[in-house]
Amino acid sequence: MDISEVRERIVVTADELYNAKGIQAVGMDELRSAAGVSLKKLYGEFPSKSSIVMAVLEHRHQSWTEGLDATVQQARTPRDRLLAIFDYLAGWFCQDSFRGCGFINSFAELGAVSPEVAEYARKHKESFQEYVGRLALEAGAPAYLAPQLAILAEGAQTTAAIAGTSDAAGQARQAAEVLIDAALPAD
Amino acid sequence: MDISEVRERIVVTADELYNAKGIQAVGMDELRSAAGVSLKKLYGEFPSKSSIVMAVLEHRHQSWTEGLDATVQQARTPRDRLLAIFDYLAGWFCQDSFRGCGFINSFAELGAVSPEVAEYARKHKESFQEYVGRLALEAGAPAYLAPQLAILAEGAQTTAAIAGTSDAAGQARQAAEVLIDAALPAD
DNA sequence: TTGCATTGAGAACGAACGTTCTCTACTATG
DNA sequence: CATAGTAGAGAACGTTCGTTCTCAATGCAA
Repeated sequence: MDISEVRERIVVTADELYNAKGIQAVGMDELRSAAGVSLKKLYGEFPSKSSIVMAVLEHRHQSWTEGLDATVQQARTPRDRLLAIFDYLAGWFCQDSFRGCGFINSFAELGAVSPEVAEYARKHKESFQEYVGRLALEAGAPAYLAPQLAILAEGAQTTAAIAGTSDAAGQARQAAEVLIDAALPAD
Repeated sequence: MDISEVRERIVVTADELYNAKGIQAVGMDELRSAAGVSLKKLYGEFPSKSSIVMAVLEHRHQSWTEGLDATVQQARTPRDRLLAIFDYLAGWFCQDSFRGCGFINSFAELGAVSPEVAEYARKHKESFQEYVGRLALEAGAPAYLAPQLAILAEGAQTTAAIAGTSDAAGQARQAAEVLIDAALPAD
């Protein structure tokens, strides 16, 4: 078994557990047994729990960004690509494992106590805002539109997480449609 | 010193500490010394930490709701009352102590592990949605507007918290204006 | 086969936490 | 003044957690 396979299995398992129960609620022993590795191997791959947390955040960022972009690229027009953001959210919210945005959650849990985590969450959200900004630019929208759509997406995530339903995705999508049509030059 | 004074002081202190550092990062001893009470008194007033957490959530709900309504009631027209929600957020985000919505944070921290906390966060958000719904009804808006505005407000909170700026309040307010004007019968 | 390096299982350790207990000092009443 | 009850300070307890250590088992080279 490859070394990087072990790393990946640890990170993927930790991602699932941290998402399901919260980071602080999952001990190293639970992670160890869920990932099927020895404690020695765990600490051979990662020097500490917080380094696993950071690796999980990187993993989350990558898979979330890729999933979003995959959905967005299926849309044909710039306008539809902006709306596709909310289609991606809708699919995400319907998953049983959905428990809210992992970056919002980790920021809430550890942001006040771990500058690394807070900074990574900030960067993730910043990268999302830039992504929306690029899509909006391609749609010929004014600069103020992208932050508005990003805020809608953020709100949909927390609303869906706490309410336990996926309604917020559709509601945010409809709001986005109004905002986009108000911002785009009529054509 | 009145018994209820002690309770209140404990709750207020716990609210501040939990907000600043996260619930799990604040131990009973830190709370005890910050509130200036003995451990015996602490456990005389509350049977456990989780009961303090629930009392803090109730306190947060009440002060947040009252603060919001106070700002909203200063506005004269129904439309301005809807927009006043975002003025309240703007003022809140500028406070040094602002670290995001306490209900989102406590849900992220404990929601997966404590059904009480998850349920209380759900109820708080539900109550906010109903509040927005009443304001929207008074403005003569269609039913779909209120959830849209609520999602904007949620998104502004998490965006402001993670980004560390208060920009999101103004951005959300402008989006709200567009949504309101699109939804309200022209007059 | 013998000896050495590596690995896994889990015991052990130190710290932190929630909670309870002990002991001392003080207060109030007879 | 004497005494019973109360309250505060903090020691103590049991548990959990992150991390390290021990030791036996395994695989491999000579």
